Amino acid sequence: MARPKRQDARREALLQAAGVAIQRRGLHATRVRDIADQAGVAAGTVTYYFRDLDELFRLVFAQAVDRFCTQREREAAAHEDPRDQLAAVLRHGLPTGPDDQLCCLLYEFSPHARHRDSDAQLRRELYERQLHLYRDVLTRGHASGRFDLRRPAEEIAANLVALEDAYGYHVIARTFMPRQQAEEHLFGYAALATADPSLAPENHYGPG
Amino acid sequence: MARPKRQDARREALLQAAGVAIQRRGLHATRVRDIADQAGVAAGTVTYYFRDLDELFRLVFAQAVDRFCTQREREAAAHEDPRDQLAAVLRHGLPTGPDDQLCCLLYEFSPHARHRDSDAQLRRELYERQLHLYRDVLTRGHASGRFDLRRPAEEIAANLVALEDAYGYHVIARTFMPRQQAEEHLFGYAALATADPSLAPENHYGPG
Amino acid sequence: MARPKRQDARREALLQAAGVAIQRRGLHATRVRDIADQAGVAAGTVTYYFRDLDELFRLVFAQAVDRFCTQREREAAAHEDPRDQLAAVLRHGLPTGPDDQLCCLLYEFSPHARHRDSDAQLRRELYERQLHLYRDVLTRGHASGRFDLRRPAEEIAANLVALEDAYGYHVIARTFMPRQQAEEHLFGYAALATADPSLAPENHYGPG
Amino acid sequence: MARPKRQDARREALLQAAGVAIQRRGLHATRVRDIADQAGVAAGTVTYYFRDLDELFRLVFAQAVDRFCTQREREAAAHEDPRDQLAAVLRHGLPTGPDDQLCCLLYEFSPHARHRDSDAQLRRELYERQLHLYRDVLTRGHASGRFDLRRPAEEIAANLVALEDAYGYHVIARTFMPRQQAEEHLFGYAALATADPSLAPENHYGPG
DNA sequence: AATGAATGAGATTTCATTCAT
DNA sequence: CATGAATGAAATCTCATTCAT
Repeated sequence: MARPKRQDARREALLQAAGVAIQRRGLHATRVRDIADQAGVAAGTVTYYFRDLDELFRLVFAQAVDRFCTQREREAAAHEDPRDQLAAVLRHGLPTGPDDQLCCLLYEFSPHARHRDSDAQLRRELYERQLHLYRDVLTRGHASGRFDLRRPAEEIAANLVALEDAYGYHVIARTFMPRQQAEEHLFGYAALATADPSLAPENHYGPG
Repeated sequence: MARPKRQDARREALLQAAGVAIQRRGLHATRVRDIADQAGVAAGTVTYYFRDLDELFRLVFAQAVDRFCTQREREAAAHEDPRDQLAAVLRHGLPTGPDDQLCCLLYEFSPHARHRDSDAQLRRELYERQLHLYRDVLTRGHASGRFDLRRPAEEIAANLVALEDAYGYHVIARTFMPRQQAEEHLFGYAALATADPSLAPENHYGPG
Repeated sequence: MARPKRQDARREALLQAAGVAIQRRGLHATRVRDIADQAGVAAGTVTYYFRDLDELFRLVFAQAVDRFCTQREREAAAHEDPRDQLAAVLRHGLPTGPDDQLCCLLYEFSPHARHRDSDAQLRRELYERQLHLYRDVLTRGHASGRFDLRRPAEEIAANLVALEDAYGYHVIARTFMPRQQAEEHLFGYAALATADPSLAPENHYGPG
Repeated sequence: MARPKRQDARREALLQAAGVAIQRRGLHATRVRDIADQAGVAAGTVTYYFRDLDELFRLVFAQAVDRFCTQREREAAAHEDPRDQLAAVLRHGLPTGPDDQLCCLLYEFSPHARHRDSDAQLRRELYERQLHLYRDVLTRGHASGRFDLRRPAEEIAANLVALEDAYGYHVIARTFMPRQQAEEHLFGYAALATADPSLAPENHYGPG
């Protein structure tokens, strides 16, 4: 163990504090000072542990990505029935509300992915792990006869991730869509694509 | 006319220059200097016209939102057949590629909407105008018998906007999804939701 | 004239101020703040003109080298008789006293020449221009029959420069040798090497 | 013995390490960290032993001065014949080359002698011990009839020290004079001043 | 005795903004 | 109207030093 436990704990605490600071102020407005205040240490301590602020941010992002994906993968694994799996994954993909820390973090980093390679890679990892999750559930559901996929599994998975991303943003951004409604829309698409009416009540719809 | 024309022209040019600068460097990294350089004027000139930099950014965002929505509304109006309308709107909602200036701008401002009221309002306007566009097309298509909506028009419209947003980001962010594929996914959903197979070839899909 | 006169004047003033500050505090202890104070401007102004402090220091050194050499070359040119020339050059090569600004500057930069290439080049230029000055005077004095060189002109010139350098340091460093004595030693060597007793009284010397 | 031996040994090691660090990076750029790294200890250990960094530097200088002078005095004492003594002292006064650690150290401290009293005193001690060395050799050589001093012993001694100082710098500073040439110039002067042609071949010299 | 985590003073650097021209 | 020299507030970064272990 090259680095003593105490130092690791402090690093962890700083990353945690940085996460909170970013969620509160926005990534672009978070200063060393904010992180230090949040962690209850001196500003110098932050630069002592992270010579480079960008590196710290990258780690915060990496951790958020991993935590988010792991969480969902675990959630999926907790169910046997593909339909239950799908429902669980759908529900846990959306932020709980405007204060969902993990999700807020992920959105803060999005525009950076256009400008920084390391962020682009992480963003891609986030995307592919989510895609993989959905594709697996759909494929297994189809194989077991539970789902009758009306479009390619790949497309449905991609669409579910996309809807999740977009609605997630709506839930988080103030003045937008409530989580409940976002969830209904997601399940609406899932029902349509898997031809499983138990995911959403099917009717014949007129205008509006 | 309180403000002479020449001054207005200069303001317009600065907004234009700011847009380019933001697209290139990212919103958070754009300095007065960058805008001035891009516009070919002195730094002092920028603050001379825009005492408040935040105001300038807000205007850039507002203009981008309006330009984007107007463009699409015009596009929709250019067609008679609801299906052509829908196809046209879908196609023009996605960025042409990673260099689509207008779309890049819109994404740069997204995380700010969580932190600044004026941005939140603009973001909401952007959302609602797009939503309205789709809902209209769908409703009229349904009324004319062209579409057989399998879910509420409101939901389908919201899902189309959401898919567009998410895929738009993928097209723009480097290392992500090519526009072509994003478009196919979008049409796939549209075909499913409107029960109009002409939008995408319908088959029975197995795993993968 | 790409750069307006006023800006050039300010740059010149800052270089001048930097010279004073360096002489007072020593090169290694001179901060941006000291230069700004000396010039009567804000600290930001110094970095506005000289983004890189090292660059400023290099210019100060370069200017000092050039000024010092030009001064001496002009002095030499003011005389006809080689002996008068030699005497003039010798006298102007030594600092007037511990406050001789130009000389203090040159000594401050000496140790840096071991560590920075640009300083090494300037130091070398300083050396070669002085060497050339002496060699010329000696050669012409010999040719005219005024001097009877007892050692190669090259060696005598090098030795005169070396003595000058070392004694110059003594004159400048506190608690060292008075200028008067340093001058006598220099002339003593010159008399010996040129066999011109008029440069220093020649006797037969016993111990002490 | 108030201070135990082990502690003394550690102090000694740190001074040694500091010397190396200063030679490598230059006095003004040497940080506590560099010394600690060089000595293979923690940074805290350096300040534990030397509460005051300036004090440490002073001791490094003092030690260098003493070591340099003692070395030369021992060298002089190793010979009987005044001419051999003079030759030995001359040879050992010049740095062996650009990496001569002791000499580099002495030069690093030179400009500080203008700004710090303690350094000025050490520099003066260095000067006077060298001066004394030469004066003794010259006086005894003259008394024994070996030398026929053509200038006062005091002046010759001072000039030899001065030449040594200046040429020493040239040898050390990159891009300057090779040691061999410096030595020839020094012997040239010694031969002239002591009228001892065995120190350097005497001829009649024309221009160049 | 020795460490090295943590600090905070002090320096530089960046940059929006002011203002005389 | 437009400039750009000059500013100074605000941020980061460096590093000697402290102190609990």
